[in-house]
Amino acid sequence: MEYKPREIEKKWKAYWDEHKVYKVSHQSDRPKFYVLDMFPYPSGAGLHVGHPLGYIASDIYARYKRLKGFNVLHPMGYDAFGLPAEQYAITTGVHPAKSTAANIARYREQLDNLGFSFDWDREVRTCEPSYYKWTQWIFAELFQHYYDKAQNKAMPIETLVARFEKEGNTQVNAANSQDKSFSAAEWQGMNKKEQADVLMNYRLAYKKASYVNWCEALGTVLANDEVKDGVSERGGHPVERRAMMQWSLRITAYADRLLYDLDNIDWSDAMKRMQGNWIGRSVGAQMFFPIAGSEQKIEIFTTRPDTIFGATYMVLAPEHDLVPELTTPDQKEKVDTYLSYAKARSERERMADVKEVTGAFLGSYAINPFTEEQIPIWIGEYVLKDYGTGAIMAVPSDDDRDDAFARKFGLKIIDVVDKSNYPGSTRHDKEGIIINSGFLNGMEVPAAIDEMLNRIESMGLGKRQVNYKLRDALFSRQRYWGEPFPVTYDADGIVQAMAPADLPLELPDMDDFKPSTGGQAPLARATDWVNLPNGMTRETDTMPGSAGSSWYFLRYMDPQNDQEFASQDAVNYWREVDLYIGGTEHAVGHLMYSRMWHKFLYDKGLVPTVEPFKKLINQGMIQGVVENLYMQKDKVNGVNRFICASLLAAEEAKGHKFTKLPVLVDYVTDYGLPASHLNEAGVKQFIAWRPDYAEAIFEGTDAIFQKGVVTAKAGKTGTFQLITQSEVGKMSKSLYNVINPDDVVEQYGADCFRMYEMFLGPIEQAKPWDTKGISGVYNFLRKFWGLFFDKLGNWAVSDAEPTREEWKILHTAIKRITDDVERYSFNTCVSTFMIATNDLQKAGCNKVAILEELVQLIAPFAPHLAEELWQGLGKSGSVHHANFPILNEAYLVEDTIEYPVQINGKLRMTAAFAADTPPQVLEKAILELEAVQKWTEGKEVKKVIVVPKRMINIVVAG
RNA sequence: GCCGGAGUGGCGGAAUUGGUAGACGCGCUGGAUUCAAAAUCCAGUAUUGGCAACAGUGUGCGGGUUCGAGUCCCGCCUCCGGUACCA
Repeated sequence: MEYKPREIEKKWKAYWDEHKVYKVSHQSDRPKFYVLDMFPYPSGAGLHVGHPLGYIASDIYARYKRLKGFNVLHPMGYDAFGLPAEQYAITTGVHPAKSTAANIARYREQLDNLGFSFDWDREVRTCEPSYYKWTQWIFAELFQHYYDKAQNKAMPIETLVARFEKEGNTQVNAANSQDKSFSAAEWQGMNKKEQADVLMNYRLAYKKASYVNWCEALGTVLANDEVKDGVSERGGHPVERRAMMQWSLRITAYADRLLYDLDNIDWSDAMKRMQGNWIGRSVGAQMFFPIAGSEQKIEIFTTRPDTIFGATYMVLAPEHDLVPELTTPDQKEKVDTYLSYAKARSERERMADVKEVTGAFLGSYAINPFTEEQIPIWIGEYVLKDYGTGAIMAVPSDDDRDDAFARKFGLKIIDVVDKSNYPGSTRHDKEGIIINSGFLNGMEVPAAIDEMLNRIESMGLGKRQVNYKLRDALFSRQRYWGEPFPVTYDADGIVQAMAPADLPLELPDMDDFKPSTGGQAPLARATDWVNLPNGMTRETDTMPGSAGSSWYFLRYMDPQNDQEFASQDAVNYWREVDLYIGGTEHAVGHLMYSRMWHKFLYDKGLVPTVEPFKKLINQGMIQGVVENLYMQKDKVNGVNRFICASLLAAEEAKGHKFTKLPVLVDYVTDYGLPASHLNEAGVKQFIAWRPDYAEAIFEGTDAIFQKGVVTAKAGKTGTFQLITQSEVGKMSKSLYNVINPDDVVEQYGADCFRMYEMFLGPIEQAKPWDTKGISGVYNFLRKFWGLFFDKLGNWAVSDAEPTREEWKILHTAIKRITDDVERYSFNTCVSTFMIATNDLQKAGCNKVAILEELVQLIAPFAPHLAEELWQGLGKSGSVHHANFPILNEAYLVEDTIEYPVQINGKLRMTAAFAADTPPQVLEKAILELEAVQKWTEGKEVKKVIVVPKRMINIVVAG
């Protein structure tokens, strides 16, 4: 019988669905294992061949673990709230819920086509009220908690209120944005609104005025990671800085735990570094500089208190609160000019010229507490409002930017670190000997830092302080398609979280999703929804995309529960994700937020583990070949002109300029090869696709095509072809090089597609897609299939006892597949299957004892094929409920070993010896071989190195 | 700039702790089968010299350690990813 993958796959997919083969429960005696994929955002473009790479790898691993006796949780769902659906709704009027559902249906179809072993009964969609009820619930819990630094955990806000009642806030060690201290009496003297405002500064989910990335075109605030190069990641619209009242999550409270707990999880070094850098912990001093002629002080943060004697001026961020007060009348005009300049500068412009320093003198002076000199106070945009205290002491001799600033504005520079003993040391390195610094003189930098910190603390100028680059996460979006905040406001603006029993707070149905101007979200238009009968109002912002994805891995454990986000039973059984597979793009966003939410739930005793993802694998991107046409920049006689890539050099020599225009790869002949080109038919398709170029000239080397006519060039035969310029790039809709997995599966089957994607290379590595190579894997599968049939195509499996050689082929494969799956090396697994199949075919093996185990072995990789052959072998039930073959090392023992023999480290021959020959005997025997004597003749044998079962090296003199 | 990662045939890649470099597959070349093609099968395929046996050279470049280096160490180059007025 011929191998017909599509028939087999259809049959078994139906069987799996009908018998719920992949259904899993936490009521089990077997050890658990949780394999998770980063769930997709269901975009309108559907999946391309790059997306399933991680899903295939995780599916193989999940199936493998299942066969190994584990109770495997392997779910899938959709990250279904998000901006694209909303923008689509704005342009087309289709409700986001509708387009999202349609996209999900399409994704599901594509996923089903690939034979994954997901337990679909556990599917989650973040946009479903039954799901976001619990997103809202966790948010409300965050709102009801503060972070107690003394106990290092989140605590209920009532605890804090009780302490305020008794002792005010002076003894409270909590993460906060509260800038004033108060006594118990003062607290009791506050009215409700004042108390609420104070508490807001302690809550883990809190509201504050913050400078945000406002995108006018999208009508919303964007998170830092949604802004790339100063423009919005989606759409590329300009983004400006603006102060707005926004919800935030106090992720900074968890900064240290997020940093140090990285040590105990199995993530790549690169990934840990990225998170570490993002958190950006630095230790230094927070201290005050007095202002001359004022009671006010300027608070700064520095990691280099040792250089304080070199602090000759100060710089404040332009947005700093003290700027108006410190501006003297004679400087006001200059300062105002600078402030309006800084405000108008978009983030993008600021980034574009980081080398250029700008600033203005305020006219006031601070006093350096150690030199007691008056130092001028400036403002400059290189000092950021949001980092540290928004003010710095400037030490031009030991900081590059301060140096550039001082030189530009003619400010004093005092050398304070002598680096002459440290050649190659830069200003960045904390090394050298302190000079010109009074009591610090002669000390090494690290010792001086420590000494200075002690002095600052004992003199009451400031204290040791840890600072983080990590900012609290902005959690408000002025969008429709997201989770509504489960809060209400009273007439005074006091916020209250909704009770769990009142959740979910569902999105109101609307048909206009456009943002209103001035930062008002679309929901503001749903007045009936916003204004409650009791006079309270709702929040019109919604949560960002990261909300639903910050805890979805927990919901899979118990997805239908409407009493809890997941039952304690389920959570304590499944605990954490054992293997998480997804792209690097979520390195600092999703993975950081998820870890924080998880730690919060841990603090509340609702999850048993500190970290959510034990092992993380980042799959590499599958790239596509982009095929470009060269189009001349200037039109020729009013029409566009395209040229063959082979003519480019000559044309450019003539002074013509060309741009590259990506072309749909379907039209390209020999796609992906160096000779890839458009032939006449291809050009016609191109014109049909791009009618703008109907009149254009297409100039090949030998012939020219225009308006359907091919004209041979003088002296040429007239074959027309236009060679395309090919480059490896992203696989993307906009580059017209997307390969749809459905097409590949239609032709070769899902099993083949799965194995080929794995065969392409290591899972973590980026690699280009090349459909041509798939034939090798397809041939292998047919060969594998062929082991079970005779030449006439009849089922032919024998009961005969396998030979020792056949057992050895099988068990070699078992060993290698097991080892390779365990270390996630799926590409080498595929080649092992090929080798085993080739060997068995050569041996003419059709013994049931061998083939049966081989089917079990390949089941995780080619699940449909394995089922069909399993059934053919007369087995009942699914092969995926069988066991993984058990290795018998006895079959791997070699009788004789072919030793590679080296002379002075160079391989010269091989020699066979019995495997149990002792090294001493080998040493003698090898020298007696004629072939060896050829090399040792007349020379002194200095030594013979024998590595048992590996190799022999003979060292001879001269 | 800083932090990660990677450079191996025409191509994707293999070599798990230093021990036969190039497994497996694609592509290419030749052959068998066929009226022919597809499909399949067989052989070859790093490079230089040689009919061959064999020998020389070879894992980005330059050094080093070692009986032995793709793998370890030192110094460079290139590419990819992350990040950046972070005080």
